[in-house]
Amino acid sequence: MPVTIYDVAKAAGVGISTVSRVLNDNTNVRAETRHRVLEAIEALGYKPNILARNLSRNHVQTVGVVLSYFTNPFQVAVLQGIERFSSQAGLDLTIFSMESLKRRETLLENLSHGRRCDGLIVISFTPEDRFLQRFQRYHIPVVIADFADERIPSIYVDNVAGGYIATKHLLDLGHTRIGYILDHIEPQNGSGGNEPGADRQKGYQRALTEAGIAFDPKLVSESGLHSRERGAIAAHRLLNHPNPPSAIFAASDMIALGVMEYARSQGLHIPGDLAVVGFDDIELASFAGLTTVRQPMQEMGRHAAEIVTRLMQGEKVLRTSRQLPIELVIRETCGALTLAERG
Amino acid sequence: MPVTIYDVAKAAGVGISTVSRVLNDNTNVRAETRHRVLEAIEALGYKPNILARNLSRNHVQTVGVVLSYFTNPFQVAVLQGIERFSSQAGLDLTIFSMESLKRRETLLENLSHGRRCDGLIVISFTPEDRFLQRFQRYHIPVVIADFADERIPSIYVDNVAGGYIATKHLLDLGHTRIGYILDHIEPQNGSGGNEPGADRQKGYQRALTEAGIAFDPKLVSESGLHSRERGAIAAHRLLNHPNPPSAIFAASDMIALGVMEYARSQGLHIPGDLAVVGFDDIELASFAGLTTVRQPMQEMGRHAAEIVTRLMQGEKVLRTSRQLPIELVIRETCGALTLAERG
DNA sequence: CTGTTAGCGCTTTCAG
DNA sequence: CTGAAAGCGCTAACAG
Repeated sequence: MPVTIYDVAKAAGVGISTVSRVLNDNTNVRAETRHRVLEAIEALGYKPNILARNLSRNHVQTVGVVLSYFTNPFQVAVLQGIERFSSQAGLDLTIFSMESLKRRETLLENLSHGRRCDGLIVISFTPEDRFLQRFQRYHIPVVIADFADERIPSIYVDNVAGGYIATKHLLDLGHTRIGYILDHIEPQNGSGGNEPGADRQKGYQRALTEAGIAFDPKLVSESGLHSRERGAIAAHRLLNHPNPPSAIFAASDMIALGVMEYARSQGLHIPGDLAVVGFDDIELASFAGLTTVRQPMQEMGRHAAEIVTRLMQGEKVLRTSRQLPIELVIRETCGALTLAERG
Repeated sequence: MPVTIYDVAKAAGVGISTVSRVLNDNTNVRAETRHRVLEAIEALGYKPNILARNLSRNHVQTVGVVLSYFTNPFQVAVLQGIERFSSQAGLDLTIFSMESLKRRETLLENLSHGRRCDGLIVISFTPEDRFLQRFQRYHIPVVIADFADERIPSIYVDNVAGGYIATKHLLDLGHTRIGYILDHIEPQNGSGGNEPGADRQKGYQRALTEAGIAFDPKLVSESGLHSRERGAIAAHRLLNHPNPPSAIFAASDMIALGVMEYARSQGLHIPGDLAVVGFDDIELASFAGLTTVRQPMQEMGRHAAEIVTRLMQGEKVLRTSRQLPIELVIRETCGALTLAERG
């Protein structure tokens, strides 16, 4: 029923390979002939069958994205950046979300086998070695966003610096007891210690040390997830400490928002009783007046998409990894005045 | 290089169709034979080539989702619901975002031709007739989420009722001048008047009428988009009215958030000087303490995904459309007291 | 129950 | 510059 390349060839009085040529290379075909073919295509309303083309070319014109948590606004923002780029590049975008670690296993397992996408972008974690090897074997380039991994192309920010400027800001305001909440300290796989949360903690500790303040492990808490709920729970732990912090630096805005909610529920005034700084600068942050360390999330996605795309096309990319700039965005949650000024 | 069905057949000493059978139907093959085939598959590490299978079966095992605005948290929530269902169903999910109307045209155009997905879910708008026809011709089922369209399967809520209860709530609190902000009145295509925003307005007007309050067109404003920024602009218009409203009902939480921001920037206290109610109950709503009309967003996505999936499998679904329940969620933005009680 | 054979629709040598 | 023909790897009649 549907019109095929044969129909076009017949209508144009040429062979199918000629039709194929005008459809693709567009080289080595006489102008007059091409014209006839084009007309036939138009007349018949011919559209090439993508499935056949895919089989023949052994690709799918698709980039896959694996999100660790779909519910995380940060990841959605990165996804948006990816979407914008890939749609412009004429690539389809398929998304894989893996809430659990088990699911991650099976997902990566499947992905690395049946060519469901020509390239993959992984957000906020790094795949185990065996998967990486498999992707390589199948020539499926993988790039990571929001995670620095020397083994493969990654787009990331300097998280140590981020943790540093956030903490420094609090320090400059006069705070000396500063809490830190991160998602998790232990890497979720054996890949090494480049977890953003852990790096931000390094920056946090460095700033503390520089200020001559001893690092107090009791002041850092794990939330487990980048969620308001978990952030609130972690805040609860920190704030019920006998000598509670006067400021909290959270590894993500979502956690920070949870901190704010918890603090307020306890009658604490922000920034009067507690200063808060987050990380990411998701959309809610500005609504909440949250001081935070901005990451260029969309840019991160865009870059990642650009890199995989070029890699997919077999291009030899020179600088595959990239570090993007961050910036402290000062809003209300730290107060306009220093602690001393606030009295 | 990669191992094919032929290799397996040879290794197992059977024909390729037998291998194909154990891979698929799994019927009509002797246990002993199947066992041999399975062993060969295992031994060779054989994985069926999806592209070949797709071409042969003429499908792609993929459901597509077209979002009108990726930046809209409501749509992302629906998308999450879809993702959860389709991943469980073993279907890939590809997303298409169309920020502009032009892009919508070309997107739908392409989608309806080359089989890039076996089924489509459209969020928050309805495709023009000519596209619908084309999808039908190509046997690609389409279902709509967040939009009631009698022509095709749709998952939606009773927006008139939603507008009604929101307004009624405000009325019960003693407000008599209630503003309404919606995205846009005019449908963006010629499909008819089922735009959620317009329906919510009907409910709004009905509640007003019931309360014996004359509808004042000056009290409704269009924001154009479901964004905080646009919501703030619309609020500006309403609030600078000579006889400004004491309450505003917004067609979405994002708009409502913008209203809150604008009001506060003008020194207005919420709910003291202005009551606000939104629509959707996105995650930010609870953080902001926003009273709103909750829509089951994830459920909406789940249902839509379930329907397309069944339709894709050729199942004759009886009740393809569905209306989901809504619910007024009362939080702080309207105040715990009535207007009179607040004095 | 199982093997043979003919496609699915396009790309791509390889001759001409 | 152009056509014939050989796949790409799998599914699905159709004979046995």
